Amino acid sequence: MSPPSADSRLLDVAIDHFGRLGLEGASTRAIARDADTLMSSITYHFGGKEGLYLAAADHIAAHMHTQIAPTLERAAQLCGDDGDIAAARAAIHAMIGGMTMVMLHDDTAAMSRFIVREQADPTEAFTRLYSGVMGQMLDRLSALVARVAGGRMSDADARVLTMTLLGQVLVFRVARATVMTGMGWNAIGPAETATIIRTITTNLDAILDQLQAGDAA
Amino acid sequence: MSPPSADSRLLDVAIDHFGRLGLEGASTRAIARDADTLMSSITYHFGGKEGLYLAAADHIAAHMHTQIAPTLERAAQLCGDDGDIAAARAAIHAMIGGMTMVMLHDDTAAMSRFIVREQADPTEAFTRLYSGVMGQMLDRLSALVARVAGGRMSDADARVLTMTLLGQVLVFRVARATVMTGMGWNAIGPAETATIIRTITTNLDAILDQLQAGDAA
DNA sequence: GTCTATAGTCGGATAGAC
DNA sequence: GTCTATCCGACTATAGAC
Repeated sequence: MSPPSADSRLLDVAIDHFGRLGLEGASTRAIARDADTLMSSITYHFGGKEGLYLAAADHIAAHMHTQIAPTLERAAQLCGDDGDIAAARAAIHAMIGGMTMVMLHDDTAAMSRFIVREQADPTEAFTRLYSGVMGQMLDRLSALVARVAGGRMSDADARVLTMTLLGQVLVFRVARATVMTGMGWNAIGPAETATIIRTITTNLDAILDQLQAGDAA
Repeated sequence: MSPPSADSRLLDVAIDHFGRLGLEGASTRAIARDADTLMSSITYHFGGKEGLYLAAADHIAAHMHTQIAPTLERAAQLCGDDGDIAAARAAIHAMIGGMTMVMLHDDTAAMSRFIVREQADPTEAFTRLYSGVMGQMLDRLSALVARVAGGRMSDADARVLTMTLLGQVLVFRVARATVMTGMGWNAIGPAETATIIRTITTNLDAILDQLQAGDAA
């Protein structure tokens, strides 16, 4: 492994700073300092503050894409098949479970913050994030949900349901302070992770059971 | 109705600016300008930028408290009773439904942004928000969930489950940009609201049904 | 590519007139 | 309580040496 280059360090630090402070709030001086380089190198490598911001968004999209590409691939196959609802349910569980681990893991905290902040008032960076990964995940997941519902559900309903499923996962990243205080936790270790995963899995099964039963009725 | 006083306008504008830009990112000059007053009046009324920030948090907590006090009251009574699980379920539905309307309504967008931002890295303002309202809501809601589970659920499990229920609602505020893009919506009007409420209600029933059935087993 | 120097703008705090 | 004037620090961008 070669040591991280200056522009790679800049991207990592930028995601952290922009995620915490936003585009306007973050300072290129502080970013350059934490990346052990000079402010003017941001101009040189990225053209300026805004260029660095968009590059950070692209970096996040690329990173996430390589992470979930296999899962996405598998989900795509299961949507194409006919009738294998158990496999579709397994794929939903895999995707939601994977996203839960991402939301709980501290390594992805900075990227999550960046993405969440972009939602508040979206810029060009949101477009890149959405078309890069988020949109594909939503499409796949809601297609799987629609398959479990077996045609009794409109596309819009399936997508709204998918949003609520994501919300169950999202809350542990977005409302982290409330979770920690409300649970009396100091950290999210193996025990806490297990409780969360178990709860989400149970909820998911309850919802999918009902969905399937409604189809049979 | 008397016209809003300068410090009242300052609080409203401050919640909006701080919610969008954070404590560091927001500018007292811009806040004062949008509130049709002078920067120095922030110093006079609130002691400075940080004082205004904390006053904004207190204002949010007070506003939310008056909003949900009746619901909280009713929930408290239902927790005290013995055995009336149907009433407990109705109370859960009422609380989640009320929170959904709050999350969807544009009037509360600024307050929601402020609260969500505080979660990213909590300050003293989070303590005030949590002890002011959020903690009470969590306590009530998880007590109701525990009642539906009928003693088969640990307190921690009930609270984690409560978090996921909140997540289903939260996602429509926090990931608003993803929701709008993913659904192809331009606004959240009556039709969209109805779809969301229906989905959340259905999910909630599925989860509570399973919880109750597990108790009976 | 790396680094210094500087221009020009905007930030919060404060003193003091009224 | 309201408003002006000012201080000083931090910011981005840019020109240019090396």
